[in-house]
Amino acid sequence: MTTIKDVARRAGVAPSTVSNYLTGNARVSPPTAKRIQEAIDELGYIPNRAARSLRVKHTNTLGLIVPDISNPFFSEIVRTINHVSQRMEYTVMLCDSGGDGTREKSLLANLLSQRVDGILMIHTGHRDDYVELATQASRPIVFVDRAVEGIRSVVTDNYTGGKLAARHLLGLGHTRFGILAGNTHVRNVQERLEGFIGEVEEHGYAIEPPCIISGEQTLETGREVDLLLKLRRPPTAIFATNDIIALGAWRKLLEMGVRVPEDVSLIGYDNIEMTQITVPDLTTIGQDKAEMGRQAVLALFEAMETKQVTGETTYIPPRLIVRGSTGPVEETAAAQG
Amino acid sequence: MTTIKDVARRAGVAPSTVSNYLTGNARVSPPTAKRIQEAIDELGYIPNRAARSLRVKHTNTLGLIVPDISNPFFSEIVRTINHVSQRMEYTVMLCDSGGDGTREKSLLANLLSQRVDGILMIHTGHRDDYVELATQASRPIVFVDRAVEGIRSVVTDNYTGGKLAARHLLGLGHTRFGILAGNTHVRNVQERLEGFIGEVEEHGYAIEPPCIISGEQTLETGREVDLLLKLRRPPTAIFATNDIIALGAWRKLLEMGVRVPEDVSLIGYDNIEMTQITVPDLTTIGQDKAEMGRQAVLALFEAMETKQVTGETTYIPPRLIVRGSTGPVEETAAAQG
DNA sequence: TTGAAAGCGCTAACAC
DNA sequence: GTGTTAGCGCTTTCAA
Repeated sequence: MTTIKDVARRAGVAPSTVSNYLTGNARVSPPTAKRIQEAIDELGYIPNRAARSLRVKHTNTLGLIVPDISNPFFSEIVRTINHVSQRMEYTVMLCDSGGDGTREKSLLANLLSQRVDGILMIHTGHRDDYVELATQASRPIVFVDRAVEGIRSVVTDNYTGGKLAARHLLGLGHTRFGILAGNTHVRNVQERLEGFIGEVEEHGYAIEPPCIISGEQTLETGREVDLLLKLRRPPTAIFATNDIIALGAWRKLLEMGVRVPEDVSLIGYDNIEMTQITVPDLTTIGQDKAEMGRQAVLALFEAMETKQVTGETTYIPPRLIVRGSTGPVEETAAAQG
Repeated sequence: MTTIKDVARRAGVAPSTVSNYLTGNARVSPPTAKRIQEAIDELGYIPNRAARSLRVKHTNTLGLIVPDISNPFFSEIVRTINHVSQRMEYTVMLCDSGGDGTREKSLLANLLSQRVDGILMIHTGHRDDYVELATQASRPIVFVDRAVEGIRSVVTDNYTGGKLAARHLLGLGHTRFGILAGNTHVRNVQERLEGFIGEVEEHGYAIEPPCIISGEQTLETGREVDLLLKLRRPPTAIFATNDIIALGAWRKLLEMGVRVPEDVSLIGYDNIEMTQITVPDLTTIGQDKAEMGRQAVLALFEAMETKQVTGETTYIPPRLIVRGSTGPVEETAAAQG
């Protein structure tokens, strides 16, 4: 490996002059600048960042831990974070925890050991476990998509998202609802549910227990939609707490010959790309992932400056995206009730 | 930040003893070991990897550049690479080039500047541009999914994949084929096409130009399937060079009321998860991404040891996955011809 | 404008 | 088994 000394020798100057040239911290005369640049090109010199950061005490690197990069929801956030970090001359070290708490801890330790300047994290596990982690860490951490109370977080407003879905369905005249829920111990899912059910109840309707089916956040859970339809008074509208589940339900409905939205309306959550391949395409609640990512890195930079680990949670508002899978209650369906 | 000196002072030993304890390079007596560990815990000491790698001349870090982590095809490869690297005690720095050649170069420079020990790369752009890049680089690079001639690469065998698709369709009695192709200047797509068309021709049938539609690797391209069906002698089987395109075609067919596979058979490529949500589910050519990822890091480790940049290309065999979207030519369809 | 020298946190010889 | 010392590649005073 060629070093700054090699370059200096070749250009006939001192290492510190090369350093000055590279960092722009002090002016170097045009002729020497030229000689230095030539030496760099000839030698193919690439500065050693490890050595540099050992001196300057920062790495211009951010850590980012996500549960699963192959999840399109997360990968869109990742893309934005990458993008805005890069514009600020920061590199991001992206790590996939695989939803495994132990691995997550070890990744965090690794990041800290690399001396990243700050950390962005979509955590896995219980939110309360993270306040100690965040306060102990030698670098600021801001949480994304899943809030940690008392620590700077930026998430979307799931409660409002749930309300939005309910309001849309209620506006279409629906009064009997079914719910297909992902892991209900996940905070975000809980909040969507609370928002949805709360809004429905405010309008004087209720959602009885057998109308709520919960499972994993998979296509499989969606397929259990038939259970809902077999009820004595089947729902005319179904809320799935995420699009994957909605897609599973949609497929099952297609197999069963149940028409969407004529026989039953279906609404998802997240607005992943695949919601647009179904026929009809899926009405859903969209989360502004790009905005969430952007705000998250802004918050992190602020935390890095102020050295403040604690902080508020920022809520990014969700929005209703009406497509073809929801419609007014049909006379027939209404007659059944 | 607490350093190894702080720990040493607290434990009443020399820094080198702490180092010995940490690395296990030399034995330390149980009592001192205990005192050192206590000091570490009390101080919350985390070793500085930058400083360490400055000494030891390696970082135990691998670089990985992919065009788009949100693409489920790539993200599965990434997951495997992460996984096997981790077991070998290596950290991977994952970078998303966004399919942008300029950004790709800058990421590579960055990785080199970080002094990663080796680089894995799914490149964007023309393969020939990469041989210089790989030979100039101070660290070994192995290419994944997209081969670079003369440089160590591990890819799946797209030519055979195309053949497999054709053979399956031919075996079902099809003789008139349509093709929906992604960017045909991408090597992998070209090879799939060559394999498919070659096999068809070997059986004495031809695929005329109007039967081949090419565009981007998007749902949109798939939707142009109606052009194929409007031909004077429409195909009874359609090969899409990837699953996204196939999904687009499937949706369009559904809208048009064309039955799959009764009226037309449809086969995709890649075996992404979404091929299983359609009705019927999609017959496709599966690539063993996990195996590709595994072999790639193995190849990289070998290259890191031998310091050999040049090398062969390893081909991972694809396999046919028969599901519901392909079937025998119907009498009706056959009668039309 | 340029150079000499010290030191970031760590490890590896080597001496004790 | 443990301590001393030098030095990895870089930046940053401070002098010249």
